[in-house]
Amino acid sequence: MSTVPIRPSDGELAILRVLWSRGPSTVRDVHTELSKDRDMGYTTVLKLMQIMVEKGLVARDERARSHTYRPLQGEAETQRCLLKELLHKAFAGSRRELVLQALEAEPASAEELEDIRKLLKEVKERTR
Amino acid sequence: MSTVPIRPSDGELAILRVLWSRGPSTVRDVHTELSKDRDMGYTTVLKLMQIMVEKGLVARDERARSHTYRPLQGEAETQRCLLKELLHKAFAGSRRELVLQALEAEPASAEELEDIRKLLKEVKERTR
DNA sequence: GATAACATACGAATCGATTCGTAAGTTGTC
DNA sequence: GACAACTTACGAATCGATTCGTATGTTATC
Repeated sequence: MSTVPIRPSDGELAILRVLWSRGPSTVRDVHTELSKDRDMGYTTVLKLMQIMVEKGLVARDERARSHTYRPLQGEAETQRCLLKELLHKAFAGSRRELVLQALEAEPASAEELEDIRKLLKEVKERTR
Repeated sequence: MSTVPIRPSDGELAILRVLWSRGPSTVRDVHTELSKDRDMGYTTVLKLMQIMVEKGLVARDERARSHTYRPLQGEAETQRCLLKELLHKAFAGSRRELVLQALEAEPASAEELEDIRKLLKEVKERTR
């Protein structure tokens, strides 16, 4: 992916998450999936996905009657994009502060902390 | 603070950050500060701060002709609120993933990683 | 082939955030 | 006290995101 990732809106992100987990999907697939949580109309999802095509967030395969959509940017890439934005808007770029508040946002279990410790160790070794 | 923190919009967050760092300030103070980065009119900032009073994000002291505003919720509290939202919207609640992408969003220096390691250790001991 | 089910296209309403012009009142200075 | 500078109040325009109704076309079934 050579281009800078596009920041998706909330609704777009919800759709992307379905596409990332399900793989290429139709509007119906996505609508069915999203209906479990939210309560939105079919054409609402359709419209949003059409806009996402225009923005370059997803690609559409029109060969079948029911078009299938696939994400054009990866999950990790998008997460980094959103996180970076929050990092600068709310944490003045301090990742230490960000991690601290992440850990304190909700109580962390011992296992979770241990997991993150290992992660940190890996990143550290990779950086070296 | 007994109430649930209110999620500020981007513009509101920018103003809050000035109030957190400067302490109680007038619209002029905030506008002067924000003008360093963005380019927004005085009444724009005024209006936004008036809205923030309505929302309960800040309190206004009207004793002087130039009203002074002070934040009603803390920085860390607000950061946690925003982070929690992103955690669930983009990371399916996985803090491990969030921390990972935070570290990979921009290259981290060795000192920064070490800082975060210490932080993690502290949190771990506190949890115990 | 009529009908029901289902698909896309598209225009329009709504909503919150943001921006700013203008009015009106206050203060300070000459 | 007149004028300039500054302040708040307020209405309205704009913008992007979201929502959905309606039109129109396609497919499947009887």
